[in-house]
Amino acid sequence: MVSRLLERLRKRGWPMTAQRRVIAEILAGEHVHLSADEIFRRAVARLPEISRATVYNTLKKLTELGELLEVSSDERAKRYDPNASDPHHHLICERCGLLRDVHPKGQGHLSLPSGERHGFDVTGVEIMFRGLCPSCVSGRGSAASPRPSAPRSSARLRSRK
Amino acid sequence: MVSRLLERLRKRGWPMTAQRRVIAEILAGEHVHLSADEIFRRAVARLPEISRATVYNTLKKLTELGELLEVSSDERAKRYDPNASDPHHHLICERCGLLRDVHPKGQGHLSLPSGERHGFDVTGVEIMFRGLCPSCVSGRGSAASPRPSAPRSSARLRSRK
DNA sequence: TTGAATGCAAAGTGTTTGCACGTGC
DNA sequence: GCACGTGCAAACACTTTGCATTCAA
Repeated sequence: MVSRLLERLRKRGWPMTAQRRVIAEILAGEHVHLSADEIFRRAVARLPEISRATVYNTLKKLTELGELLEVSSDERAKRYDPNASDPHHHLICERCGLLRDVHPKGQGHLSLPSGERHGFDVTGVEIMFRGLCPSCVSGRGSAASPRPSAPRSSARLRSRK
Repeated sequence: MVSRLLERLRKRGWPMTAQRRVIAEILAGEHVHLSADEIFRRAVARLPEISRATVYNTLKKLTELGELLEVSSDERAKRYDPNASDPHHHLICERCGLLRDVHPKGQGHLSLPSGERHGFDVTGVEIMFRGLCPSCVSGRGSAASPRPSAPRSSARLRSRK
């Protein structure tokens, strides 16, 4: 399975370099939500001369081009979602930080009643479901978690009183 | 209008100090979404000896106590929402960063279909509506914006293709 | 050839920590 | 009195920037 991202970029005529190709390949696939630093570390493994600045520059440009989505996880670092062409939402594990894409059917048109818009021009909506992933529910701790230790304790908001 | 937060803390028997009182007073009210640093700056104006560490410590403890909600805005810094006892969602201006609470009626029970839960135990949901605030829509720029300059360009996700 | 991309290192933000001192209960 | 809160400064984690060099088109 080769990166669709890479193909799209090529089609757009985006100037390609070895560094950009490596980054695009790392970002291939679904449920990929890496931080800039994780992307940097993987990129170095394939292309030792690559620098952090290039990774950050590239991620910023890809985000501006609309090829990547920035997801603010519970950690300090943003994560990057290559699945930008397909509208979806996220499900995060509050213990180990595992992030998954979700496509809730039926509420694709979730919108804010005009009486609640406070005069805003509303153009989008992001939904983050919170909970515990299967590994963390079963107490087995972070079995396959992206980060070894991550005892989160962030804001929680229930949908009913 | 005096801080409900302060009263709640007193009732809980939370050890009160001059620093904590100042912070609680700064966090009084609705649609208050300040960053730690903004809270620090306001606190210094009232109590010059207060330190950043105390502000961060206090905010962390209030969050753990469930009195504050951390909201990850588009800026790097988290914002703190004192309206934790009342479930609600947020509306953010992508240009100036203005953040408002919203209480969408009718979707209070928004939940993830079990087929989409990927084995997670889902305990909460956060919704962030994105758009432009009245000032930014009308081109008048950041008329009463919390931050003088803030040309955001973050992830956008439309609810329909 | 040439404007854009890169590497490097330094500077910025935002947040946390270690430790000595001070204070509410 | 003593556990806990505080101030200070240094450490940290993440990201951005300035500038000389290199490279894709």
